[in-house]
Amino acid sequence: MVTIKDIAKLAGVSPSTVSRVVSNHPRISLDTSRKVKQIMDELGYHPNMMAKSLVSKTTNTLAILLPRPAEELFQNDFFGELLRGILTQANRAGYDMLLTTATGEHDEIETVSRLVRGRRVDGVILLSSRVNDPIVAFLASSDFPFVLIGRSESHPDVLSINNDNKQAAYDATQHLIAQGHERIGFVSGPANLTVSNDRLQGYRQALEAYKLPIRSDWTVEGEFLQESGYRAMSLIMSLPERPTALVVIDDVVAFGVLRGLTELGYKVPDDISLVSFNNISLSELATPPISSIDIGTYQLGYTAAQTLIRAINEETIHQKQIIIPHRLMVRESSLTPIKRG
Amino acid sequence: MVTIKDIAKLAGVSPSTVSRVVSNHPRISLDTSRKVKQIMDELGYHPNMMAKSLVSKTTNTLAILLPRPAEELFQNDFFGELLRGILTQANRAGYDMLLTTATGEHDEIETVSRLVRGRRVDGVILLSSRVNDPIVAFLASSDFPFVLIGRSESHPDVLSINNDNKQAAYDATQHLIAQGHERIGFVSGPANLTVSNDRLQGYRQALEAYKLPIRSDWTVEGEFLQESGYRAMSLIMSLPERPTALVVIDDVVAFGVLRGLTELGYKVPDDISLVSFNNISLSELATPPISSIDIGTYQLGYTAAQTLIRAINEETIHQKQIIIPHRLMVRESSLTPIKRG
DNA sequence: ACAGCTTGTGCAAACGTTTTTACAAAGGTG
DNA sequence: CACCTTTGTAAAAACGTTTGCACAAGCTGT
Repeated sequence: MVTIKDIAKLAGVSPSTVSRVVSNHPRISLDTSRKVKQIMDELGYHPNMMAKSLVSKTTNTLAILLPRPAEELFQNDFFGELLRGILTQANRAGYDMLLTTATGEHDEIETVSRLVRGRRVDGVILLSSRVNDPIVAFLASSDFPFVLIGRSESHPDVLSINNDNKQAAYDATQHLIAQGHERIGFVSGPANLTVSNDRLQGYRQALEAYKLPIRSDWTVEGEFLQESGYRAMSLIMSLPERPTALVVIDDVVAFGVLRGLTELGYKVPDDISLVSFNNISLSELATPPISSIDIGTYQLGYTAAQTLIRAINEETIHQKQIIIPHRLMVRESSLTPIKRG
Repeated sequence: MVTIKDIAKLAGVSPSTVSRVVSNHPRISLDTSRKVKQIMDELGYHPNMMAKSLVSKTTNTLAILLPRPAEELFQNDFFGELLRGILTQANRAGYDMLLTTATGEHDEIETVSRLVRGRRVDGVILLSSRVNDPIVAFLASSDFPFVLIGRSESHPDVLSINNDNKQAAYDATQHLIAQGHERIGFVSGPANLTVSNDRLQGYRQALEAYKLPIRSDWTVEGEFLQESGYRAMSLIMSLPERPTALVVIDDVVAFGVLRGLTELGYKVPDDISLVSFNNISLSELATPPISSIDIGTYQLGYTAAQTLIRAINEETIHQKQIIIPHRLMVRESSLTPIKRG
């Protein structure tokens, strides 16, 4: 391995001079700089990042922490889009990304602790909308730069990027109401996630605002998986009184819903209308194309990275809870007027 | 920051003893070990990874390098699944993953050079099927542990994980032939990728074997994007003589094909049958579900990580070119017997 | 011509580990 | 009980950087 000392020796200067050439120190003469740079090129020198990090106490690396079992996450296009946003901004700012997943409760803290206390990374992007997330608690108490993508009930004040999920669900529901629906159900995600609860709440508020019935048997809780949506249909559609429209927590779940409905012989949107969330690229390719709330996934990631880097550089961040705007993409799954009865 | 010296001082031992406690050195007395560990717990000590890496010359980090513009890749579910496989195995073996993308030609080499020569990572997983990839050339010449997911024409001997794409395409085509098709087209990817060429070749060999016509206007080159498949349809379906079946390079492209065909008023599989590749989770949710070659994406990633770690540990690897088996998943898009004419 | 500034470079300490060498104490052997 | 082996610990060098301090040489202005 070629080190700064090798370069120094060959160039006839001291290691410190070489170091200063590398970091463009202003007080290096053009002559020396040229000479040293030429030798660096010849030997193919690259600074040892570990040594650099050790003394500078900075790694130019961000961790992205995915607390849920990876299995579940990666099936969702949402995740790729988020990652793309994060990577784009991180790379632009000269940061590398460490991708980490952790499963068990204890494991989680251990992993993040290792990265944070071990000075492996300069900051953490945490993807979590758990009502009460121990990792958030840990990070908040350790005053290490981090940003939360999502919302934590127990720690509402941490730096975070999120959507106005309540409003988004309100909008989605209102849209269905505007199409003439009066019997609207909700296919939700896990109850310990703020994203589920916020959306559920928005849905309920819309129903209330329009004086429509809120029936608890029309709300089904599940996971962010196709299978969940599929199973929800056998539940809901076996009820004596069925909804004519559904708000679905996530596109992938909506695919399952669609499959379930199709198998049960229902047509979308003729028998049942559908609106879901996240607007992944395939939602417009479904048959029929699915109406979905675009939550600005790319921007969510992009902004998270950007904000984190600001925090690392100790810039003052005026708005600690950043909301990315959403937008309802109306497609065929919610367009045909309903048949009553 | 709490260091090994702080622990040493409090425990009344030397720093080296603390280090040995951390690394479970056999010659440490149970007494000392317990005492030191207790103090470590109290102070919340975690070893500084940078310092550790500097002396051990090892980072316990793998880089995954995605040379293509991230945009294109992340839209494809294939990528998430691959990542999942890599992460699972890497984490299991105690490695962190650095996720890197690079776009420009020069940029690419610079990025990988920085990581490799800067001793930032212990090994590289490169996702590339470019016929002639400068990064492969660089890595091969620098004798740094790396594994290629894909195949390089110019460097066939490097450690690599791949599918038998030729055979897979042969199988796909043969399946269509078995369904009675005699006029079969091919929607391909970029011509500078071995994956495109291999599949194209397998497709052609199958046609030859069954003495069916190979018509060059039934082969359309494109990208790994929906849009590509969509555009290919306006080309192919405007020909005076049209195929009755298509082999499509990738599921996402197949979604575009499906959309194109639907818009042009063709029914799948009644008018046109479809078989594609990669078997992403949504291919069975399309309408109709798309027949696809499962290439064992998860296993591709898992094996890549596993093999790379072996290479890092300097185990001898007997099989340098590893082939992950594929399997045709027959679904509705290729099942109905054709209408001739 | 001399004090004072500017410019360019070197020395050496520091970052937090690991690991080699050394050595004292304890245990085993004849 | 003298010797050898084993066990447990400490001291110090090394890993490859950065950076504060020092200082020589070249300028500037009076």
